Amino acid sequence: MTVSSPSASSAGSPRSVATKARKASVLAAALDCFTRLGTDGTTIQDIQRQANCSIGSIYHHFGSKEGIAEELFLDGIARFNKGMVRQLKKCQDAEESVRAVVGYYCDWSTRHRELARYLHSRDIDFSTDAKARLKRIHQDYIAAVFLWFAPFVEAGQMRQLPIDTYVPLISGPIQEYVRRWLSGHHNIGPKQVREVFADAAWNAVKG
Amino acid sequence: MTVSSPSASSAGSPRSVATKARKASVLAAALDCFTRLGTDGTTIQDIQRQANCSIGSIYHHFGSKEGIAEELFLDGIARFNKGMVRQLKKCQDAEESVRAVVGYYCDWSTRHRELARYLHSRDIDFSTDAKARLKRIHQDYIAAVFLWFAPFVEAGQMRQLPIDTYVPLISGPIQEYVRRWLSGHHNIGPKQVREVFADAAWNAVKG
Amino acid sequence: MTVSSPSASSAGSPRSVATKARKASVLAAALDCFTRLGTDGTTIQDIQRQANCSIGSIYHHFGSKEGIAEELFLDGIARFNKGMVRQLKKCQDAEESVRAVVGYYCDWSTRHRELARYLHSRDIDFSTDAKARLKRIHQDYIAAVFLWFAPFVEAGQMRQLPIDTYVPLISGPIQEYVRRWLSGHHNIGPKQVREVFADAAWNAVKG
Amino acid sequence: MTVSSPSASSAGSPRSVATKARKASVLAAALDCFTRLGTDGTTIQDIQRQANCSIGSIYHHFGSKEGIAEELFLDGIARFNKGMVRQLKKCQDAEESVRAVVGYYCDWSTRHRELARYLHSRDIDFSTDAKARLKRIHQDYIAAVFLWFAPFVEAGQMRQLPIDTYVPLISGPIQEYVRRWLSGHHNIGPKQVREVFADAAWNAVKG
DNA sequence: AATGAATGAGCCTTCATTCAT
DNA sequence: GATGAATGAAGGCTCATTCAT
Repeated sequence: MTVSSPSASSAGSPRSVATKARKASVLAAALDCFTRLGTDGTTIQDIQRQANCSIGSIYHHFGSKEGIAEELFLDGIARFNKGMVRQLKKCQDAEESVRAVVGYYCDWSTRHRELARYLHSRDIDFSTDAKARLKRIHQDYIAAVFLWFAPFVEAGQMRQLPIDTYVPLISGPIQEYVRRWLSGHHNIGPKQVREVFADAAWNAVKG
Repeated sequence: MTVSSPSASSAGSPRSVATKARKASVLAAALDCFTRLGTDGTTIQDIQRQANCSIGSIYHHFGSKEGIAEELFLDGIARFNKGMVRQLKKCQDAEESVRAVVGYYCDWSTRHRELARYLHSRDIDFSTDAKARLKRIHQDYIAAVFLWFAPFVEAGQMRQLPIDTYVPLISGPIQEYVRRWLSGHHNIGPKQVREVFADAAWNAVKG
Repeated sequence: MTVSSPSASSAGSPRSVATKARKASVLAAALDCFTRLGTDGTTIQDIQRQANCSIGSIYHHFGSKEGIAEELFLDGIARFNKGMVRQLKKCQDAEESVRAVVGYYCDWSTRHRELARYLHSRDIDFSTDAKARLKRIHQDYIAAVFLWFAPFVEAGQMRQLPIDTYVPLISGPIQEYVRRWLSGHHNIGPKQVREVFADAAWNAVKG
Repeated sequence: MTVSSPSASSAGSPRSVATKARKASVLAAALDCFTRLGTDGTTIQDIQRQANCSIGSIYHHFGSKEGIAEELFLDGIARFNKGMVRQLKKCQDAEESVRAVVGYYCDWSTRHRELARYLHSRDIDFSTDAKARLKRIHQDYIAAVFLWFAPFVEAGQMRQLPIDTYVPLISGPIQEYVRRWLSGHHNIGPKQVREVFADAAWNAVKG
């Protein structure tokens, strides 16, 4: 807002700006290749050609093919989670919150089709380091979400259910629908059916 | 060899019995490898070692690596579908049918964990021939299921919804739960929460 | 000698004969490449071209580049040791034995120049398995040699010296000479100077 | 900082002092890497990390990886040779000289284990320029040594032998012992066995 | 039907070196 | 003098598939 904003000074040197741009272009190329060819079907050369850079440069920044896949995944998850929590905090009550979950899922998957598809596809094969980072991200997310919903359950606005069933009940149908839509099975986009799934979600967990 | 042996006459010649056993052992080995190493991560040698046979033998029976994956997939799908339809036909009304879908999903996934997991993986590149066979299987299944449920919708026992939403609404939550359970995220088995999901499914589509 | 000789029946199937021939030709090619280009300077392709076989075939038989180097080394050492022990056992007394060591070293290095050079060059980089096999070979050899010489030391025909000094005293000079000769520094072959070194060896350890 | 500092005036400008320190730290890092990883197994990055400087800096000072290896080798040889000649010149007669060679070899190898090990490795590919410099160094050394010993041979204090056999006879055993000790095969250090090898050396060449 | 040696295209990765800042 | 991102040729190795026995 002001001239002396700290974020301005922390923007980094021109070098790091260039580095970020290079990394971003590689990640974009990788996502596109993974979508078209599959994670295993994509070669470093595919990515390198599309990112218009050298093989060496990729390895300089990411270390390995796995390193690219991990960074793409972790970044994506973190961004999705952050947005979800932000949406929840705008809500006033339980019903609005549950419907917001379904709605955000719809919106985000529609806006970031390829990334959404990629995030759906994997839960294996990560390095020890990446697994640890992922666990951290996941725990923070779960903590934030449960902190949000717990009061509604206690207040009786939502049913008391086995803890592991909430996510499948609320997100399961829309997730399955989005998955099928991303795979090209359906013609009607998520946004046009979101109310159906929002209704079902609220019905499944309301008090 | 002998004339009156029932098993001989129903299963074919002794040669084909040995062939079937060999194929079955290869398929079992393949399923285990796919589960542990991923479809792409599994090599012919992995399968061959575990099936305790030669490379040549595998190629003799399946033609290619893809051939194994396809046969495993198509067999599995066909068996799952057949069982589902059989369950439906025992039902008297809409609610019992919807609950049967959830229940069968639970039971089958619990009894055939690895196969269920394999059938969930959508990233298999099938040959043209296999795609055709799969399409056939799928169409037969969809036809049977819709034939079963259509009268209930017409009679008002079930809501009239966009056609593509029924499956996600009914199976989505339990599928998501099973997927997470298969990945080791949950400790409570599907059977112990099936009523929760059966309730939600019926609530989502009842008239 | 006779038709029914056991060695004839143990010669193995045609397949293993072919396998042995293939392995031998790869080892010969590798030795030549290692000599000309250095162990690290040699590529699999160099070996494969010279052995006139495919890359895959090499990996089928040796598993890795290191596998070739190890087999070459272990085979060579074992053959050298076996010959040395055979020579010793022909000797009558201490002096003849000491002179035989120098003589055998001369002869063998002259007959197997390249292999001798290769065996001189390495004592690192082996796999755990190869290290174990090498240790076994070495211990057997040391045991055989010391068993042979111990009585001479006890009988006073040879000096009592720190155990680790015998080998350098007896073999050191001729080894160093051979090493330099193999590197092309000298023009006079080992055989023409063996008496000088045999004299020195005996002088150094005689009682 | 001050004008009259002797080290400043003898070592040149402050800039060259820093340059020398940087070069020395790179050479030290290189030697350690070569020892641990082998010459071929060491990468520029290994050295750069250990010397705590940038890749560009190394290339600024040494031009290439080979340049580092050469400088290390030539410096080491020159220092070894200079010390050996200095020792010889302190001796009064043939026996003292021969024993001095063995003694110096022991002392130097013990004090500079890693460098001694590196100088032993004969498999370095030098540039034409380095080969020329090495030849010069070697010739100067050989000339000085033979100039020193020639009178003793003429005077009959030492045996007349083929010219190429002196070095193996005198230095061969101790070299072989040191080599084995550097490789970790022996527990008793060179200094504790030097008399044994000095005796053997003198016996082998005395008149 | 079974066997396993042979094939070679293609993959991931390394690494010495250059060069703009 | 220092820095480190960029380069791309080259290397070791994998693996689906073929085929002679």
